[in-house]
Amino acid sequence: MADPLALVDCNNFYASCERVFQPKLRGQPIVVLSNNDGCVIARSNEAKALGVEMGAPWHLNKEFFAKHRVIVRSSNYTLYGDMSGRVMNILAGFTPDLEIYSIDEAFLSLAGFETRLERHTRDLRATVLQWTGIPVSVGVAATKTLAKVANRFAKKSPARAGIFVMLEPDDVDTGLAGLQLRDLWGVAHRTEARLLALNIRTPLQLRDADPRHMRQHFSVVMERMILELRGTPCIGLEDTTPDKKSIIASRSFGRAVFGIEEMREAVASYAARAAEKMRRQNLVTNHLTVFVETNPFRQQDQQYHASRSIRLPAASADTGKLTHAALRALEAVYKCDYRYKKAGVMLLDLHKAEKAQPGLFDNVDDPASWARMSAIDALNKKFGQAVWYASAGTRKQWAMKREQISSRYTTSWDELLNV
DNA sequence: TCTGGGGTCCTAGGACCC
DNA sequence: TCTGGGGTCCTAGGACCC
Repeated sequence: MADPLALVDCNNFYASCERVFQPKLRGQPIVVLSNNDGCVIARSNEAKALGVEMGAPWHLNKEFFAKHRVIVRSSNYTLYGDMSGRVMNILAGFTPDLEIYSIDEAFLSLAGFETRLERHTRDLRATVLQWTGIPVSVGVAATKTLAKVANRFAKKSPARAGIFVMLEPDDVDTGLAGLQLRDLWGVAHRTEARLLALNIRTPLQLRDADPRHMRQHFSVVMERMILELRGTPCIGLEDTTPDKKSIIASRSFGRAVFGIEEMREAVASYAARAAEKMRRQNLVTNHLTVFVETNPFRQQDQQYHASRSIRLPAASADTGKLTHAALRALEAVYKCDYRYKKAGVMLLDLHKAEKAQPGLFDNVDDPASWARMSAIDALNKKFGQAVWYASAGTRKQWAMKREQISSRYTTSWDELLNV
């Protein structure tokens, strides 16, 4: 029997946070809006009862909200981050193994608490509520996927008072029988449609499908999901937070943006924000991508989305260097005549600063090296990856590649680089 | 010059999650 | 005119290496 695992989830987290600081909002319908007050990203139970959908655009619902006296809040992520930290600290006191899964969810190993699961989770729930004012739901099961199911039932059925220990086979069956496919963790509408096409219509049918066979149809992810539904843990508890593999700074513009100057300002500030985040985590990057997008909701507009990657000659976390690179990437990707709605900077290939390998060029500020990077990009397009290997390799490899490429193509290297 | 297996690394895109 | 931001994992196919 697998160790019991709890998923603790804060109810309507952002809305609950707002309530903590304004108790008079209790019992009122509340929604919290995204950046730019664009759409709904959190709803209190009362707002859900009114039929307010997740992601509902504010501008289409203003009148409805006014009519039903829905209280509307702009989001305050600093506040939510702080409240999240408090909740997680309390949870850490109830288990030796805690995985913080998101701002409002955590998985807890309850190994060793088997004989008093009900009492332990009741204490946990009461303590979080008393010390922070945030109500949570607790689902206990043998695997993460089943804990998600249990949590959902804890939340939806008032009789359970926010807690569902779903370890008995009959309870698992009952739990799964009450769900639709898309209620499962990892099934959204595309996967649901493909499952239906295979005549798999319910979570129970999915659980009883052959995992190997389903892997052929989907991928290893589906195989794992089925095993997890059967109570075999395939997704482990991550008790240490792994380093980020990518960092994104992006924003939708409140209105369409046309000019390159405005875009340059935006992209420069995203690059600076991303670099700051990265330094805070003691990471450096080798690889930066800039993307721009038009507004997909405006069907009448010509659509355009494009991205441009730049491989840095040396790993860096320097705002100036990253901004420089981002602006160069923007120039490559920016076209006039579009109504831009969103842009962003992504940093990839992150690794610990102390492990950063010196790159091919020692002095990144040397204008010649930037010019050469441009040339490398052009070569990449022309000759494919050989040049990437050259640009990422050591001086010696670089020299070798240079020879190879030069001999393969009649143009001289200096001519190609044009510097 | 041809043949070829096994492995790695890249990009692009899809799908999902909170 | 107004529809979020930040992530992860997987696959397929191309190109390259030994």
